[in-house]
Formats: sequence, structure tokens, C-alpha cells
Amino acid sequence: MNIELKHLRIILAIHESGSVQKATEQLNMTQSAVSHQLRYIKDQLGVDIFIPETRPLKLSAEGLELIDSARRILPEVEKLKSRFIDLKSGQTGRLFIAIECHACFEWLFPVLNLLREHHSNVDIDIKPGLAFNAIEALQNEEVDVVISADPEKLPDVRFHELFTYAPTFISAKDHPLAERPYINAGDFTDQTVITYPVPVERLDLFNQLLIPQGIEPKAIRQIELTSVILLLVGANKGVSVLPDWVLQSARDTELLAQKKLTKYGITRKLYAAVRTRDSEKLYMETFLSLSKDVFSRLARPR
Amino acid sequence: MNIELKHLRIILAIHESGSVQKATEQLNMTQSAVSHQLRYIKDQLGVDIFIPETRPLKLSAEGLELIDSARRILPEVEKLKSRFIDLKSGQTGRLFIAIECHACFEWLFPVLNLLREHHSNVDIDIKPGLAFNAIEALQNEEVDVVISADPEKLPDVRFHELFTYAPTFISAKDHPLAERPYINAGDFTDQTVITYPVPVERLDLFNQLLIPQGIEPKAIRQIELTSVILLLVGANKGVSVLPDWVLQSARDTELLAQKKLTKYGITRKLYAAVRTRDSEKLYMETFLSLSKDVFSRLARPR
DNA sequence: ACTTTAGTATGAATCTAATTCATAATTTAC
DNA sequence: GTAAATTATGAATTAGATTCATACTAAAGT
Repeated sequence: MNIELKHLRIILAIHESGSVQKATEQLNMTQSAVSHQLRYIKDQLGVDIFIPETRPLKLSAEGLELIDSARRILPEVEKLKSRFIDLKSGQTGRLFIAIECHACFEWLFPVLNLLREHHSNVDIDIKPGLAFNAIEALQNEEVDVVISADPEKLPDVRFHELFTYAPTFISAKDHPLAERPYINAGDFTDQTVITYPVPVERLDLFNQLLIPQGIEPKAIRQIELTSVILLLVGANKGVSVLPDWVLQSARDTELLAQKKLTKYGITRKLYAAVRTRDSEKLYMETFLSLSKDVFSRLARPR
Repeated sequence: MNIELKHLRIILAIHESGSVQKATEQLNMTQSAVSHQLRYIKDQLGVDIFIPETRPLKLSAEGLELIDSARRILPEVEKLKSRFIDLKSGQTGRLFIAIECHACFEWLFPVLNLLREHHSNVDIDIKPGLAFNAIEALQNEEVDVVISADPEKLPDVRFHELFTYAPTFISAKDHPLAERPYINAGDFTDQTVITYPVPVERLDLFNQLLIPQGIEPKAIRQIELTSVILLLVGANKGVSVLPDWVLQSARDTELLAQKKLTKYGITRKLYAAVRTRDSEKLYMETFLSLSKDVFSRLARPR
């Protein structure tokens, strides 16, 4: 028994218009085509859908059952179709975000709240944990955006530049290194470094400075919250390196000394990696521009 | 945008089997056919259903939405199909009954209760009120059975004989007519006749005896309940004519005299009129045989 | 990095199903 | 009973789906 949506639509149109004749316009079919289809439907279902020898055709008891089903099934299909129209136009969609940059929560939350206001039907989520190879997860469509500082040349992924920042050294004001004009890699050998609880390879300090120069600090202490890191550094429990904008937007930085890394400073760029074919989606464009907006407000010193 | 059930089935099969290759068996299609269909689906929906350049094919975020819809829609269609398989085999169906014979409620209720036990999925109902032209309602599929004493020769309707009965005169034992061996039409001219509240043309007494002979009784009093009719006749408030089986199955008939109508008695047959193509349906056959059963038990004098 | 293998895509030919056109058959209304 | 309206049917046509053969391509193996 083979029944298709087409058949349900035909039966429904005939019932609602009252005759095959009238249904033909609505269906954009000729009377003959409809008639042939009706016979096919009857053969498939094995029962008479219409009361024979009535003109205009009237649905039989069995035909009315078909109508019931059609009225349950067809609206679901219409929903599916309009869902895909929205998906295609970027009115709606999924925005799962993987962040490689731990501090980024600071600006990501306000961005997502704003995005929710603009695109209430977009399914927004942050996927932690798969930071190990976020770009692969992006290609597998497990996530839709990766916030990363390491752009790659990939055919199907586009890295949208969000902003530039400077990983900045901080210590207590009475710390010996607070006297220096800038900090070098070697200065860390006898320091306790306070970092976010992520693999060191993912920290700017390490992947940009210490690892290339083969230097290891005396100790590493991992702390989750930015404000706690600032507190501990202020209390001389260690030193740290954080993005400049984190320091600019944070309170309670009076007790801290901020120094650039190396003589000329290190600057990095943060990117939003997006699958190429998602780039022009409306909500994705909104996400990108909101990100830049929010960041520039956050980074402006108060 | 044209999407058919076929397409949903293909996507679902691929997702559940894990690859196009494996889905082909389940779908009874060649790999090539599936591939062509996938391109069609993609073109229709306007978005990529699969992550490009992965092998085996993996569904994209949009593809997963399709799966959701398919899992909602396809089971509804399966339900529809099995419903029609049942309808065709007579496992299930509709049994709306129109009764032209008022006393028939007496045996119809037990029949329907028994039928419900055998065929719990049959939608049983009694449609009163459209007794004016019940056979037309049968042809229009407004009802599925008409209980009638007037068979007609119709191409699409079959009259199944249920049983024979004799419209029988009753009066109080001390009524003058109780002395007679039988009752003639003329005997009613000075009688009050107690009947069911239906048009007189539908009463055996009238359409078989009084109307053909142009005789009208002195008065007609209409009463709904059989037991009340018996009570009033016993109290000499009038006479009545009821089917013999009603009298045989009723209690409190000791005070009544029963007489045949005319010298040789009048007998009538009751039929169940059914659309020809419904006749062989399982539940219809059950209904007919149950009707005969119940009647013969009812009519047997206690 | 190269080769093999499994999985998918594609084009042309073929086959199937749907539609049209012309016309017949039926039913309903007058 | 005739005309008008509606549906059915058969043959021809057209559109759509499937197959076959083969080309690609990603992933796995060496």
C-alpha cells in the first residue's frame, strides 16, 4: 500500500471544495489527472473513498477517515516546510558555540543575551568540553561557531576576525617584577603562574612565549574565576597573564601592576570560526557584529 | 517546495542505518537512485541535509531537523495505513443504525452490547430522527444499517431478512373486542388507539390495515414506552397493536387479551438494509447473525 | 605519502508513473 | 426527456524516477 502526501492533498481538496471539478484549480491539475489519481488511491487503499454514482462526488465513511488523517498529517508537513524556509533564510537555526578562550565568557554572555532578543527562535548553546579539537567539531556540525585565536586555512571554514587583544602580565604592585618596563619569558622561571584550568598549550603565555623558548615556570596554579585570579595576584600568591580587555573591564585592579610581554608587546587576534555556508545566515551575521560591538564597549576603559 | 513521504523515508533510513549504502536494502532502491533522490531533496529544501565531503554521509544540523519531522509524520501515516487494512478486512469500521421500527430498541440494545464484545473497535451508534427517508441516508453513507419492514429493489442496497413477526391486537381482558376470535379494520372506528410517537404511516396497523381500507380510529394516543402502553391498555384506556414478540417477551401481559388482525392474521418481515459492498464486512455479518440470535431468544415465550 | 577500498555522485539510457487530450458515460436539474 | 454538469476512460504524451556504467572522493591501510 503506497500513499503519498500528494494523495492526501487531493482528497482533502475535493472534500473542502465539494467536487473534483472545483478541486482541480486549487490543485493545479486537470480533471482527468485528478480522476486517474483517485482511482490509484482507491486501488492502493482497497476501499471506496467516494460514494459511487453520486455527482458531485461525496466521500464515503472510509473517505472521511482519510480526511481525518490528512488533517493531522498535512499541517505537520507544512510546519516542516516553513521551518526549512526559515532555516534557509537564516531566520532561525542553531548556534552552538565552542570556546577555546576561557576568558571569553566575559563578553560571550552579553552577546548571547542580545542575540536572543533579536532572534528568539535561534537555538543557542555553549558547548564546553570539546575544546580539544573544536574545529573538527565545527566541520562535523556538532557546533556552529568556534571562538579561537588560531586561524587555519580550511576550504569549508571561515575565520571571522573579532578583535585584537594583548596578553598582559599582572603582578602585585609590590612584586619584584612590577619594577620592570616589560616582562620576558625568562622572568617566569622562578614564578608561580596562576592560569585558567585548561591545558597550558591553549594559554597565550605558554603557546606564544614560554613553549617556543622552552621555559617552564616554577609552579602553575589553576583557578576558574577571573576575579579570584585577580585577588590572588593582588595578594602576591603568584603572577598571571590575562587579555588586556579583561583587565580593563574588571574592577579591583588598583593593587595590580600591568606589564606588556616582551619589549614590543604581544598582540593576538580572536576569531569566530564558522562553516563557510553558514556565514551569510542572518543570525550568524548578527552574532558576529554583536560580538564586535560588545567587545568594544567592554574594552573601553572606564 | 515539494516534499513527499518517500523523501522522509529515505532520509530516515539513511540516518538509522548509518549510510546511504546500507539504507539501499531497507529501501529497496539502488545506491544511484537514492543519490539522485538526495539531490532532489536538497534542491527542494534549499539546504544541505548532509555534511558535504564526509563518507559515510552524516546528517547536518538541518538534516537532523528533517529526522525530527519524519519521526512525527511517518508513524501517523503508518497508523492511517493499518487503519485502512482493518477497514478493508472488516476488523473495524462504522455501524450507524437507523431504525424505522420503534419497538426494535427492545432487541437492538442487547445486540449492540454483544457486538461491542466481539468488535470493540467498531464505532457503533443509533441515529434517530432521520427515519423520514432512512434508505436515502443509507445510500449517502450517513448511516450503515437501516432496520425496515419495507424492502425495495435497489442496486446498491441489500435487504437482509431478520425475522417474521405478527402485528397483534391487544386490549384489556374485559374490553368488548376481547370476545372476538380476530379483529378487523372496521373494529377500530370507535376505539382509542395507543401507539408509539411516530407518524402513523410507519405503524403496521395503519399502513397494513387502516389506511388501505380508509378507516380512522376514534382517537390516537402516543406513548413512548412499551411498558406504559401495556399498562394503559390493561387499564382500558385504549387498545393497541404491537409485534407478537414484544408481547411474548414483556412481563405483565396477564391482564391483556391478544388477538390476530384479520381472519388469517397479518405477518410482516423485518429487514436490515445494508449497502451491498458493506454486506461481507466481518462486523456486519456478526451484526446480522447476532440480530437473528437475540430475536429468537427474545421471541421464545417464557 | 601513496595505494587501496568503501562510499557517493553523475550522465545517459531506460523504464515507470503521471498528465493531457479527446471523448464517453452518468447523474442531476429543468 | 433533454440539457447541463460532472466524472470516467483510453491512448498518446510528458515528466519523473531508476538503472547501469563509471567517475569521484574521503577514509583506511601500507
